[in-house]
Amino acid sequence: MVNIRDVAKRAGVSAITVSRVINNSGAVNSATRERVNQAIEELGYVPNTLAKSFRSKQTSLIALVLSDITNPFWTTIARGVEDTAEKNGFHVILCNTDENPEKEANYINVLLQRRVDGIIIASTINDKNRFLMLKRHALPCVLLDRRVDGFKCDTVVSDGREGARKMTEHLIRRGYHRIAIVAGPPTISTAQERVEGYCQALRENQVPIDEGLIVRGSYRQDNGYESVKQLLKSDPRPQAIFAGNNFIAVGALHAIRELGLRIPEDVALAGFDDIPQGTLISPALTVVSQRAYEMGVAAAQSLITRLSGKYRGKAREIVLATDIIIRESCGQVRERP
Amino acid sequence: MVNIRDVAKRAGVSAITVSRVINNSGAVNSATRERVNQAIEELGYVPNTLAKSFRSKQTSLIALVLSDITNPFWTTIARGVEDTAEKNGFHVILCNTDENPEKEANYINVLLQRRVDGIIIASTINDKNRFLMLKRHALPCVLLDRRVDGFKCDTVVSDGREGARKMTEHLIRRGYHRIAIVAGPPTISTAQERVEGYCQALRENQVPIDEGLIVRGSYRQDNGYESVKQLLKSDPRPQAIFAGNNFIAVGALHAIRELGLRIPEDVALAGFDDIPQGTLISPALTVVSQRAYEMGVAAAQSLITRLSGKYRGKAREIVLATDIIIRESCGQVRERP
DNA sequence: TTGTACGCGTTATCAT
DNA sequence: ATGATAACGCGTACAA
Repeated sequence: MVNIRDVAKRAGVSAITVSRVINNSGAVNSATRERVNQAIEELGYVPNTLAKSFRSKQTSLIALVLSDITNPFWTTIARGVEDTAEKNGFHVILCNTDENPEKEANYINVLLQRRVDGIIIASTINDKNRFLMLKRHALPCVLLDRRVDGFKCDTVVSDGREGARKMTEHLIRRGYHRIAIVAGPPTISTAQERVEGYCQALRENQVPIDEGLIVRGSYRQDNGYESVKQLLKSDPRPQAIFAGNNFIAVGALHAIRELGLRIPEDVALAGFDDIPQGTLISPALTVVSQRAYEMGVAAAQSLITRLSGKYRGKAREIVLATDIIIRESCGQVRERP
Repeated sequence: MVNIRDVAKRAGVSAITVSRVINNSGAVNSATRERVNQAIEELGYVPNTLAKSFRSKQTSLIALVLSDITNPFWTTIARGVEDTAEKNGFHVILCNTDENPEKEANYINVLLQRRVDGIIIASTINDKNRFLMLKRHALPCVLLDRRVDGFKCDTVVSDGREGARKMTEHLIRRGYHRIAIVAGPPTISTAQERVEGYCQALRENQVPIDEGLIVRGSYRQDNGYESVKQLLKSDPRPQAIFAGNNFIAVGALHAIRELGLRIPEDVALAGFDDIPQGTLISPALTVVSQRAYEMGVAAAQSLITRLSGKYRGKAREIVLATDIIIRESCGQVRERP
């Protein structure tokens, strides 16, 4: 493949002159520039980013490590990351971990070898040891959506605790008191925070906390389905169910339908994470909505700012607000006759 | 950063020996190997993929160029691509073009510079000239979902023509005769094929083709909304609407609702591309479903096979079947009184 | 304004 | 089984 020297030869200049033309660095006589550009054209020369990266130790590559791009929440985040990266001349490598710690560890390893400029990661397990190598090699990193205890690192999260608190309070105001929460994995910070917000709201409103109404499991649909089926068998059954994420909500929806119960008349349903076209599903879900696109943008911007050297201070945390979206799936508890 | 020679020095061997240990290439005395591994450990050496790529001219990087990862259809495809890539030791660079030819051209250019091993692309415009540089540099390429006239290249598509034909025939059998189709951009092969399948079904069933019932535009939701609003104002209005993709279908749904019409009693609605949780939306949409995940897998596999040198023959085309999923949004036309 | 010399980390080739 | 040397394409430091 034709390289910078071939172009130089053809244009009758040296390689460095060609380099200067390509990168607009240094001053080049306009006639010389003309000849160089012509040579580039004629030879179909394409600069080799690889060689450039090798030399400069900058790949302009950032990795986005998340559980599953198929989840609309992550998709939206990914779009925010990609848009921001593209605007700043970076490319994004996409990595799905499926909440599998081994897969994640392997990705981190390989990304390190690849010398990506930085990593944006929603880690599947709350374990700072996982990031030792990143730290050791001073690879810039942004924690996205999930905190990791004891790992000092720029972080972008939603205020899940407050979101859960507001939603729970909303349910209480509507008259629901036996509210079950189907939370995610106890190891993941988002799940913990949502349970905390839920408990806080109960306490603040003098509603007793019933441990039996707090279920922890995976963020997958099957967990939502199974847990809700189980919950709804109890007597008295919960008046409302608060799903820890969008997949759990969908599982819950199926479980409730299968039991022949009506929403919200028989049992109310609230969720975390909005679903695209949420207004089209029936019943439309009341949810705590995260600003996913903004999270992606913030994470990418945070990372890129670090990379640019514009900010060298200590780890920063960005907390985005959540929004309560009230739709049909939560009603109003009728007064007891 | 510590390099292969530092490791070599520490282990008291030469660089090439370290290389052989890392890559399991060539024979290395087990004691020597032991010492090398220990040195790697002690120094925290991380092999430099960049240098390797530079030397070997293989980046193990493939690019996925599509319009918008936010569309569940593309998301699913992306997951198929990433899974397959990961299994084979490749990484995926994600590129959103937003159906913007300039953005696409720019991506192709930069990816070429980056020396990705191959490109999987759903091109936004049917123009083979766009691919001249790829051809010139013999960069392996797979066309995904959309054909490009005159560009010989491995291709993975759905049989959209047959899908549209089957769906249209289904509607006719249900008694719908004034069927409007809101197709995508006339320049994109999928939109063309879907219109062809639609026309074929009408012809085969002796239903006259009315050009006024064929609307072409973008694949965006706003086009679905506007076009359907327009269509439903005509007299007599269409009995059924066939949306060219999922976004158009959602736009159509909103338009129909806004006009206060019932689905399917007043107007039936069918779509192309299923929506995740399609059964939850109300009314559940009857759709032509594409095997998106399989498309992604097939495209990645196709590309990787090329890259491995296992197949050097001429361009191949993989056509995946589509599935008709019948749900509530299409009914049965009542006999005229 | 333009050029020379060198080094980045790895591996292929050839040699021992 | 192990090593010496060169080469990949580019940009920086320095020189002219």
